[in-house]
Amino acid sequence: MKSEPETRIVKGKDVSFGITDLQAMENSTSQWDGVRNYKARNYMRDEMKLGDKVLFYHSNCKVPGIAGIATVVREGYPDYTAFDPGHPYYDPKSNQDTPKWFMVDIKLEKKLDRVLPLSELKQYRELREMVLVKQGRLSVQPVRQSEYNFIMALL
DNA sequence: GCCAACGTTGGC
DNA sequence: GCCAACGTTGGC
Repeated sequence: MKSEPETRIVKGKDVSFGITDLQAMENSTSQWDGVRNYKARNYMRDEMKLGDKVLFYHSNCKVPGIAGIATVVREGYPDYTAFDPGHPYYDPKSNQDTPKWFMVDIKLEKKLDRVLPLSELKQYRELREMVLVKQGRLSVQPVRQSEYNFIMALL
């Protein structure tokens, strides 16, 4: 899951969020609101299950890379920020009866001692097929078990 | 339903 | 700030 720790201005409001922000939340837990992409939504709504591990990624910043490990602590439910006209993530096409956007809650498990940079991840043959490396542009994306294991072994 | 125009993402 | 890759919109 990608977060943007440095720069994220939506409708004039700073909605940036990084691993230290997650750490500062009660129980190191946060809802993952604001995702407005169908593929990313489908993963959160349909695929992500309680206890699933999450690679917490820092994007669009000085050193893009994996910053920590988190866990899914609540499965997909409607992203209510889309219902609020005053909210930066407001979407008039979504409402209580037929919610268009979904989110999960995640809890920080471990903040890495150093960010594992994308530039390094790109160098490993074992990660050649990783969505992050191949496609990049998708804010919530699946990680293969083998890729996850490989990355864990790097830490 | 096609596809051109436009908007966004995100590494560099 | 640039720009390539990807996503969305809307006229036809």
